[in-house]
Amino acid sequence: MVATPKLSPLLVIVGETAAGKTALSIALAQRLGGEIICADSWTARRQADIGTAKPSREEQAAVPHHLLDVVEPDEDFTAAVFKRLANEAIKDISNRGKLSIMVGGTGLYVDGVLYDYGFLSAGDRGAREQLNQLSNQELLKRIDQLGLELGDVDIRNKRRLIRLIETNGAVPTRQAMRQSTLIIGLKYDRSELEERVTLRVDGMLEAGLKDEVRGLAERYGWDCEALKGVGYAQWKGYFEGTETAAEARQKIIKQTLDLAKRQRTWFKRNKSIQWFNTPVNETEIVDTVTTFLAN
RNA sequence: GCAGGGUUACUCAAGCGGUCAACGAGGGCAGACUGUAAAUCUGCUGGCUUAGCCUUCGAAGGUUCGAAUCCUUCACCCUGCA
Repeated sequence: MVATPKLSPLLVIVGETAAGKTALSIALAQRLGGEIICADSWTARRQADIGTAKPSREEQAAVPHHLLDVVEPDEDFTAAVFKRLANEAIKDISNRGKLSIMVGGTGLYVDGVLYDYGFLSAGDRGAREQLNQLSNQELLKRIDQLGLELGDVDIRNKRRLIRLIETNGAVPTRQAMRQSTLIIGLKYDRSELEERVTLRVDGMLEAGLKDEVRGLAERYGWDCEALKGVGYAQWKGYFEGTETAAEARQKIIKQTLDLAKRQRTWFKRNKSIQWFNTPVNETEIVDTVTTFLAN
């Protein structure tokens, strides 16, 4: 039996939005000679900078970042593509003798890499739009006609029904968690997180979020992918004249907190994550990482 | 002062004698998640020893087999006439 080549070490930093992942990742990368891979479905998009809390120019200059700005505002980007690019980046980084630090709050993207998800066929965009016109009832009928097994699929969730048809009932795969991987999770106290999110949103407003949104809407239209995210979609009413900027702000804060909840729920089930309460004790984390790298 | 309208769970708001622990919305809590994932979807939301029991619909009485729903008085709010 041939010994499997030693997997390059991977440090992963996860946690809810606004938990301080970016700051920590840069500090660690500088101390440990690392490069950052952004496991984030929104910072992957060009021109959406302020609302996605994308690492600043200074931060990007301080430490090499990967998978930032890889698609246009109106282009599709998916977990499967992310997984491929992220694995390439990890390989590239370790070839250069650096430490890969994957940072992000998009649970599916992170897990795709950690568990080597076997993503299924992509599904044609046009066909998908057609299926989307159908009601769940009609989709179920179609599924029945195709002789597909429903299995555990939630029949009230249209997207899942459409995926079932697109993948022709194939079952996706998942492997044991990647070896040589240390996962650090950052967690805030609820009320503190709420304060942080409010401050962050206000910071985005000062930084010109409204103009960023206007620009994207003018260039790509409200249907483009970049304008579907939190911080962007909530402006639609404002630009249509039905809502005030204050209402948009409130909605953004609320949706951000809702997002944080879903992120927490996602990461909660991964028992390998080592949680740290924030604000973090950096020395403590550096010790943890150093111990991990020594083994 | 007289005549009307109102007071429902965290908030807004339905109900108009039994099928009401009470529609719906918001908010809150919890969960699912494999090529849209910042998406999409689900459950719970008076209390408890939770297939059952107990306490709720401004307050106190009353009518009734039975009341959030009807009657009386009181408190507070709104409107019309004075």
